[in-house]
Amino acid sequence: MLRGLTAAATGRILTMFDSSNVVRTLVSQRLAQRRRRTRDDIVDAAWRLAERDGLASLTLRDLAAEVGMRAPSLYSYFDSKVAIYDAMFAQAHRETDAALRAAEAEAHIDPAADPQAWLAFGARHWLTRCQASIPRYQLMYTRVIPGWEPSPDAYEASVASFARTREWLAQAGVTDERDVDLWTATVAGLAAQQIANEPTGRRWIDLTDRAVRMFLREIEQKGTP
Amino acid sequence: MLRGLTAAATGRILTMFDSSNVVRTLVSQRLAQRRRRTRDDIVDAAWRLAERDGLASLTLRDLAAEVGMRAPSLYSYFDSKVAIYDAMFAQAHRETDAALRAAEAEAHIDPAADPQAWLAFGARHWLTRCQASIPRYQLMYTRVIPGWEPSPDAYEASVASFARTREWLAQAGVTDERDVDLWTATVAGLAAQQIANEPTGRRWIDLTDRAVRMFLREIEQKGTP
DNA sequence: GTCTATAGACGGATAGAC
DNA sequence: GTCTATCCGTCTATAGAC
Repeated sequence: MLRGLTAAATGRILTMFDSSNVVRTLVSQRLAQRRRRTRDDIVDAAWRLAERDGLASLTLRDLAAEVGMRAPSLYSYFDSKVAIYDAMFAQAHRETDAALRAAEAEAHIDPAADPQAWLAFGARHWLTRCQASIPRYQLMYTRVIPGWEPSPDAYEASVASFARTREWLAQAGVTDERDVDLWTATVAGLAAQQIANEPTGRRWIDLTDRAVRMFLREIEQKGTP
Repeated sequence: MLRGLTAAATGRILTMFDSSNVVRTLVSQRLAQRRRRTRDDIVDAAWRLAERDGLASLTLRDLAAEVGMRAPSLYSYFDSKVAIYDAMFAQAHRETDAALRAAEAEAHIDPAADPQAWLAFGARHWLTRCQASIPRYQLMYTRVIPGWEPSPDAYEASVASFARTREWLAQAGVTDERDVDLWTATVAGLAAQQIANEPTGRRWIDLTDRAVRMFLREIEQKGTP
């Protein structure tokens, strides 16, 4: 009820608006927003559980409990379990993209003047983030869930994020398709080794500067043997 | 029964040997060998199923059917399901090690004279092998099975195999601990990207020569910026 | 060693009341 | 939208006959 009005006055106002569909619209916007928030809560809870038990051990019962629901209620928000993996995948790509851009804006590095610093900063940021959540790393960049592939919609998020990585590399002068592939392999290799052999250490992450220097030297001297 | 002898004669001979425990020993050796072969058959069947359905989808029922048994019979050969993963892990490391050594012996490359060719050959061999069996790659080098870690015994197989990789690198003049880490990351990165993005293609594997050149240049010019 | 039978648990998903 | 109840399938592992 609207504050400071009698019920009758409130009724007249609502009717007035209602006749022009304003109330209906406002209410449905509120509901849609609430729904979106609950979906986000569920996805966040799913990440907490994946962190705790592993990505493949996620169950709808546990997930529902984590958000104070029962398992069947999740079907009001997601069509199936894989739809939840899908939402996790898309959200992770969007957030990783945003986090990298935010960090770079704060770092104040001129990519043209110091590509080494630019690339090393980005690589270290990405690697640290991979290590901070191994389930996230697995879902985004490996194929852990048997049979699952991102839906077209979720896949689009990863494509968009990767397009930004390419722009980001271009600022450091890396534009050639094959050079981009070599870059992704180099950085992915550090992540893979760090996570597989020493999930909580820094042994491979600490090789970032060397790896970046190695990479830049290679793309400068591409022709020479 | 021994061929060409009467039952009585056979009995006398067996008794003669038996009194010196020879028969008992021979029989138990045969049984042990048979047991070992069945174990190997089970592990081979497990790999076939992992290839078909994914590593995590392996079930004892399917596995037993694949070797013409029922699920409970597998417990005569392995204590549990994870013991089977363990045997797969150990076998994969032993075979990968042996395959690499065999291939190099045939390639007739002098590591001291041409480290580039030596390293590129080994890398390409390893990468091709990773791609040939993605479940094998996952079990050996990533952490796919939630909660599972190789037993000390299985782990030893991977340590032995890696020790050989180090000797192999040393032949090309790569001995520094950090250089070895950089090498494993570089090659692992090609595998990770190839398998994640293009499981049946050659886009990253075809970067092997560039990656090796890049790596060798880096370890030669370590000091210089 | 292999089998049948089954324990015992857990999973995703659905039906239908409220 | 949320719930209870439940279906129906899955799995690993064990008991005990043969």
